Amino acid sequence: MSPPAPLYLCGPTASGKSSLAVEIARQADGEVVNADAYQLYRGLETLTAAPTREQREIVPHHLFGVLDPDEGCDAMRFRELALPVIEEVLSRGKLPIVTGGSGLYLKFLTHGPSPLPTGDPAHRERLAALSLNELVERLKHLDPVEAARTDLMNRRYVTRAVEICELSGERCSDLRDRWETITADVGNKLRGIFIQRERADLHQRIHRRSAEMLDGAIEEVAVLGDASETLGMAIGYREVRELLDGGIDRETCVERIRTATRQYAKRQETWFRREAWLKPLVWAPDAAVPLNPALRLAGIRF
RNA sequence: GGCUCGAUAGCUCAGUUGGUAGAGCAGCGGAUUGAAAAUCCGCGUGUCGGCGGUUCGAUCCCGUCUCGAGCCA
Repeated sequence: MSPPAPLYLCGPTASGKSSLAVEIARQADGEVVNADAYQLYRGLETLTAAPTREQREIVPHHLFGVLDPDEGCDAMRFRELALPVIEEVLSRGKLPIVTGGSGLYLKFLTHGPSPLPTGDPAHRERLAALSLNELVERLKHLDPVEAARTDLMNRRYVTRAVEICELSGERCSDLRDRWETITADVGNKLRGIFIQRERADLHQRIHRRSAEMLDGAIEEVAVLGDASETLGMAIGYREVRELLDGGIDRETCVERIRTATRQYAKRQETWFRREAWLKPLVWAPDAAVPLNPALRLAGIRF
């Protein structure tokens, strides 16, 4: 018997999340729910290293390939997609195994959204015309408290804070403080594990996987129509596009994908390390799927 | 075989009129609640090819050797 709450399974890209998720699901009467920003998209299974057809036949998989390439997405939309799916799986007495590496998306799911306005493209376009300095000055004027704790070198964050003030008519800092208070002890009720691999091991896996996926990824990108702004930022998509446009050769393409993937994996590790409620699961190089340690960490009897 | 140029961080290179050196990329660390596979911040990791010489002091000048590129034979 498993507690009636989802199990979160996180880890950097190429750490082996998908195969571990399948094994856990098989043992614990569970179903896999995607928490990966780019595996939500249809038609990019290879590029995004989505679970294989074989894996999906073993246990049910949800939220893979549910978005069209030209659809946009954000953390809130993901939350709204995932919540009913998780509820539905639980209602059938199954264990949802929420698997993915998108830290912000997962955080929206586990900690809920703060009451902030959704980004408005037209408004963002107006803000994009301003210099960073002008944005910073505007934020300092609208909300000095938020300005003092925002990374003022990060244009994205400054833009977002200004946007929140202007769209809501309230102070960004007030809205965010409210959420911080509400979610302070949410982590205590969650259970999740994150896969830890030695850096060199992870790099080797990324190296190998990048080469293996290239042909399939090229095919996927070639038949793809217009990509949404969200999808256009996917690692691999940009590089393969450039390859198809003749800007770079194959070797350069793979190398760039490898580099970008390594850097992404490092950012993921930083994110998950900070999430104190996640229990680390060490997966040694060349070791088999660590099913029993994972079940133990998850508190599942076996 | 002769001549010329080059050899400096993991890679590509800059530099020191002689006082043991710094950029980009890679790498490492961090931030991160509606763009997040995004965005941003911090950190130089080095027998300055080897061995001799000149000098108070050589990565820099001189000699020699090794390796690489080119030119002439």
